[in-house]
Amino acid sequence: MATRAARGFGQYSGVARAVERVGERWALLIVRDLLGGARRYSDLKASLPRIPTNILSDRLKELQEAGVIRRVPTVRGGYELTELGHGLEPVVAALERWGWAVLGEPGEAETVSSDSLAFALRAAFRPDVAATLPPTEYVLHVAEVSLSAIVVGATLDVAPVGQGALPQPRRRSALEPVPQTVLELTVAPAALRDLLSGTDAARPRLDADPELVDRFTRTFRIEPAAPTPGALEVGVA
Amino acid sequence: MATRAARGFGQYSGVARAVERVGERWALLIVRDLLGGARRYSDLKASLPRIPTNILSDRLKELQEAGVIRRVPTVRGGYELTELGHGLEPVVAALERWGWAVLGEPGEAETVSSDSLAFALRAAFRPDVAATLPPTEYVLHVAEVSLSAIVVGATLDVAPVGQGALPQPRRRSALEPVPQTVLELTVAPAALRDLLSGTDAARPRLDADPELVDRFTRTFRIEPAAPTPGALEVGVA
DNA sequence: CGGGATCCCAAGCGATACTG
DNA sequence: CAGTATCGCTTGGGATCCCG
Repeated sequence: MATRAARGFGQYSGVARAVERVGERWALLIVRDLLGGARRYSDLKASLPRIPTNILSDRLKELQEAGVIRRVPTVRGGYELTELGHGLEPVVAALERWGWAVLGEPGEAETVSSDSLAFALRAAFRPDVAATLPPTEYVLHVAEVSLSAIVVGATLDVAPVGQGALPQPRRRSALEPVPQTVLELTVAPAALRDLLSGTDAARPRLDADPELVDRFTRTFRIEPAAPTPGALEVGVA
Repeated sequence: MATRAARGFGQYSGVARAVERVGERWALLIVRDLLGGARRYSDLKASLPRIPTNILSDRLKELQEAGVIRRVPTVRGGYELTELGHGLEPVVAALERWGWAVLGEPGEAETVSSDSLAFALRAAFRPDVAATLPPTEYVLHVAEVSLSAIVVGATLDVAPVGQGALPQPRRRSALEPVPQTVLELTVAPAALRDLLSGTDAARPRLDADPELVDRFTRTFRIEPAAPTPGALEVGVA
């Protein structure tokens, strides 16, 4: 369509092109969910309860045209990321980390999805710290979703507690001895935010082994809008 | 406005919240330009030639409400990032890097702005490699913009060749001896893309010292959609 | 003259109904 | 289950106008 050109930003720039491709409303949330593995149309619709079905349909088409996702040939209504789509992981992870700093309290009618929670854990995971700790399974219950995060060495393996939807490559932890140490936590969404940001506020109220809770907060952390030490800080002038 | 709630995604999630705050059309391009330092309304309008003036005005208001930018008190029409806004740098940098992989050829009517080029260089800068090379100034002419990038050790200092608009903290290189080695390059936008992505295609046609060109391509590089080795790769299942 | 505000139209979004 | 069709509403685009 000619609209594409008209909707562009008129700039030959990386950011502009990226936003043209994946900046439409809902698009990056779809990508985030697909970063957890292949999903069916109905899975996405369930994970994103407020997305209108025509918009989901439009976005899936556009993301296919952009080469970000493809259909899973063997599954009706199945979609998965292409390699290019997987390249968006740093983008989505950066958004996730910044977003936690401005999360605030949950609005009424705001829900927590299994995919969003799983992605948050993966974005918060600190492999270097985890490598120094014993193997542990964390079972989280947040609002109406539950998932299990198994940490062995520097690796993290997250899966919903119910069970997965599409046949995925079997979780790695099924191939190995599962750690005996299990921390089961039931927390409100905002309390999880405090836990992950290192705020001590939520911790004392948790009815769980304090040492394991400490292990959790050291393994998973999202700094509140870190000023990002790195190449880009240099020479801003 | 009550629209804000209605326009939300209904999810208590970092990505969702981030996109609600800075996902509106043009918003991240404004942030990108402000990552180069404070800018006036007219600077932004000139950097983003296709933005309607009302949209620029709306976005600036929204970004202020979101705590991402603030006005510069001493300068009429001046805006700058807050600390929270600076926290978006990893987001914009990740978009920039992914965007280069899908840049393609410049569309007709697509332009290159000084701010976008400067940001691309900063996103492509590899401080660890630069630290091993002698101090060098690179003067780039791409389409109708020109800028100077001074690399000394692991630090990069980019400035437009004309001159800056708002009084900025003086560029660091003004305080130090400027490197005598200067590489001046005049390249088409798409050729710069090839240079930065490490493709050898553009190099032989450059009329410049091959060793300095090599130094440039080692100092500045954007891998074409790297599969990002890191925490998030682990345990996708 | 730079920094915005107003207007109108077109395009995109959201809700619901409907079909293979 | 996996979408398509339709319709009203909201937002963005472009030009113009206003104000200090």
